[in-house]
Amino acid sequence: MKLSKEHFSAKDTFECGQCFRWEKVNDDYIGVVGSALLKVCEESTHYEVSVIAGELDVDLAHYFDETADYEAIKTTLRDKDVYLSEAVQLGKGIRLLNQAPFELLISFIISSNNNIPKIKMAVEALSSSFGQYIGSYEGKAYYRFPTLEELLKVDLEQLKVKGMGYRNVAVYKTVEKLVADQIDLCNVFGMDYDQGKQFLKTFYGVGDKVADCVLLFAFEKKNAFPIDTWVKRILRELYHIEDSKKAYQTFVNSYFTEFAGYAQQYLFYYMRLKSE
DNA sequence: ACTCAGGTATTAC
DNA sequence: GTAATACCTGAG
Repeated sequence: MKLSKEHFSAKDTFECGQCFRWEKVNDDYIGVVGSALLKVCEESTHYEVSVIAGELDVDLAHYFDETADYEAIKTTLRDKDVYLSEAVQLGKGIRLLNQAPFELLISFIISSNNNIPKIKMAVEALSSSFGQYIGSYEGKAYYRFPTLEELLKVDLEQLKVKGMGYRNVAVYKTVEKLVADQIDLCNVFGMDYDQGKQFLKTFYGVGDKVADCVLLFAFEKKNAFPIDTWVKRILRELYHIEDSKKAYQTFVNSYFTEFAGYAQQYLFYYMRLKSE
């Protein structure tokens, strides 16, 4: 599969904080998606996506958000204000990936009060400890993210892998609830944003921010706008919003209307790069 | 040894 | 209803 460079770059997409299983190896990006180990290789005119090992069981065009109109998204956001204009320019290669619901829910539960290197560490450890082996590349073994059934067999203490900390309790309870209540997470696709958020927050360890991330990155609710510590900084320092949860929410709901989730991602990436 | 990054659940107003 | 506080650990 080919990805045009016009609205995609591997660095912007894989390092903007939305995913935890892609890493740079030599000049390429290597990542586990579903049952496949993928390589994204930069060519002169485009990026080439290929399967290195395992089986491709997701629609790559969908995964890479090919149906979204990035020209329209960027034009709309650029015209909104000077910060969005700069942010879109800086993160012009970002695609919002459409990722697997269960993996995303567990990964973002782990993300709570945690930093990206440690989140990656925990997700990797869960995969290599409890997920199925896919294949190796450049001397490193890659594993699937564990299924619900695989995590169900793991006890509370075993779940406490590197980077997990006390969040093993939340992951454990979530797995337990999914099984006990016989929940099909895919039902959230059929819910609207408010229903989906309310539902996701019934899981222990899922609050407003984690719910918004899962809605945005897995359930295609592109109006979700996760407010984390970086976004708060943007809202405070650039948009001069008072430091209270209510004030942030009120502003975000009224200001970031169309393409809100995309706006959040450009701004988040922009703020993180500027703070380096 | 010490500091820092990080949302949620809980507790206290 | 909203605001303070504890939670946990790898990296530097």
